[in-house]
Amino acid sequence: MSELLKTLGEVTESAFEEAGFDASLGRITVSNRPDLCEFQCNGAMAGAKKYHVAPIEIANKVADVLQKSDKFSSVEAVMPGFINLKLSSEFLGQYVKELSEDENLGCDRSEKEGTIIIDYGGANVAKPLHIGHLRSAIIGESIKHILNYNGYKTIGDVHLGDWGLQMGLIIMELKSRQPDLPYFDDTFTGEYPKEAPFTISELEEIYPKASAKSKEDEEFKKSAQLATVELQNGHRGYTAIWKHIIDVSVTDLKKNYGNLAVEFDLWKGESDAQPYIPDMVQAMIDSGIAYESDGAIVVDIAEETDSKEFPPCIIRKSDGGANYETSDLATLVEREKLYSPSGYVYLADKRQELHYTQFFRVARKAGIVPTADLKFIGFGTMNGKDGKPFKTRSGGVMRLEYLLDETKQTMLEKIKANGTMDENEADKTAGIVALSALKYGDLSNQASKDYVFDIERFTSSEGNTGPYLLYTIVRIKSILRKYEETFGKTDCEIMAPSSDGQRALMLSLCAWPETARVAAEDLAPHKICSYLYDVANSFNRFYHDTNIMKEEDAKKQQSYIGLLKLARRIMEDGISLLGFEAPERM
RNA sequence: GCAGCCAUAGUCUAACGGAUAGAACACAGGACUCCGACUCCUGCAAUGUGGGUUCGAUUCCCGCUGGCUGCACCA
Repeated sequence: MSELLKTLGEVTESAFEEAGFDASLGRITVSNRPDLCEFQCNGAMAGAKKYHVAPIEIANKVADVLQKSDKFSSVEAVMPGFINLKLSSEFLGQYVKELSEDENLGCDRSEKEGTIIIDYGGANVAKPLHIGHLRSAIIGESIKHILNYNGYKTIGDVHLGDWGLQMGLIIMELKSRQPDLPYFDDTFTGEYPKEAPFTISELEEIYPKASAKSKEDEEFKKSAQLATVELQNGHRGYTAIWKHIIDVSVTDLKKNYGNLAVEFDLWKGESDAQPYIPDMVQAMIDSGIAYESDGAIVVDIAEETDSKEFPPCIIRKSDGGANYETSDLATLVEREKLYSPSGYVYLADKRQELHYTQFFRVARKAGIVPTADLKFIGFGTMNGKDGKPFKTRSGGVMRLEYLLDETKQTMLEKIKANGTMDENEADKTAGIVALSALKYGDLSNQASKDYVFDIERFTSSEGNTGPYLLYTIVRIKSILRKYEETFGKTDCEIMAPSSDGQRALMLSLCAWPETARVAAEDLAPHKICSYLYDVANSFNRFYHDTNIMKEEDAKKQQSYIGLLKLARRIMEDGISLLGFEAPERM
């Protein structure tokens, strides 16, 4: 089935044509004056200039044609040239009925060509996830779900920071603590232990110590740099330690991302790109786009249309090493080779925009990514109530797990305060609801904007929040459950609306296919959020003035139930695109 | 210094160039006491500033003010 706006658009477009005007003027939109109409068409005003006719004349002519359509109960041409439309109840009821019978809820979920790689982790091994990783994970995961829902194949890659000086630092710190380990014995030729010589908490403690030490102790820093080079050259013992570090870290990261309901398809890291670097750099030199400058190898990326100067992009440091750009470019080489995707979506803090512009340009210029779409989504900062980047009370960077815990505790207290739930269920529910609070609080804002983390507001079940949506879903589920218990069946058949509230709910529900599609096209989870909020509001209004269980007209009641089922499916699909789910009770 | 991004009720946030700028929180009233209480209704209240383009500008262009950010070998 086709989207409602599209279906209606076809009618208005052919009406424009029939009245002697260009069909493309017939585009219609949901009304922004719901007091006047449900849908509107502004094409008459756009066409006035073209045809040298007053807009109202065009509108009148088109309206005359539209009167004949059985899809509208009211067609009005209004000054200066708006065409105001209301749907006929029969058509609306029929459309909603079809929507509810469609397994895809009216969405085009057919499989699309190509694969999109989403790079949205950015976690570093040996360092705990902190709130800097939160937005990337939440937004990236949602975008992945949204794309999948619309039939796009995706590959989500965590793209670990698993290479570079931090590794040398850890290795050297470990050596100073446990010099007798076989990894540090160059004469050792046997099998290294399977067990890592540290736990995740030790690892998390080792790194900051080593990092601090390197700032004071020049000798230590040098040894770490040397160790890094040795590791990169394949030092046997160091490689073994490095693998332990990865294993221990990844296990922990998976757990933490899991708590956020974030799952990656690939756990690749910067290290995976290393083998591609020499050939890649050489190819760019050979083709003439890369040249030497101050000892480094650079590529010019300035374009004529630039309003500012772009310095050349360094693809090999003067010491021969790799930098951020090198590593990201080599990663693209690998991804092209292994997956040949049709598009890339990178999520990172918007402050990194320049970097992405640079390396995208090099990737194009060097032909590393000849055609695939390269997109960067820069997100804003999550701030504290003071408007500055969110910190712990002591001023440090907040670990992600603490943030989650804190949100869950807040939720748990609320549940206990008004609930009859036992300890176990309360705890479980608090976890589910807390996640919705956190994610919805983030996703309901446009990604590029900063937002304030306000735990009280996010966990409130009033207002535009995750818990409010969940509450609404729970309420729908409860009615459906009750209905089934009472009548022992859930047969239903949706009919034309019999009240304004019902009608409004139906109109909200009709917009789902379009919303889902646009959210994917714009990579914009916040559009799903505002849509769901609108549906929840419509439902609650309907709920308030319609007592569903006490309805005496069985046909009407069945129609209500059908509508509830549809609302529930749409809302559950919707929140799953945001990356959370609804509990059975709250 | 150069460049980019942002600016909407007290707070937070939305709006392909379209009508009276839409919500939320808070605040002031009121309804329901129910199918699950956190629901519903009414009210108050906003486009930083000065120009321009347009029949029409929160939206596009230019200036100003204010805030944030980035400017080659760190990721």
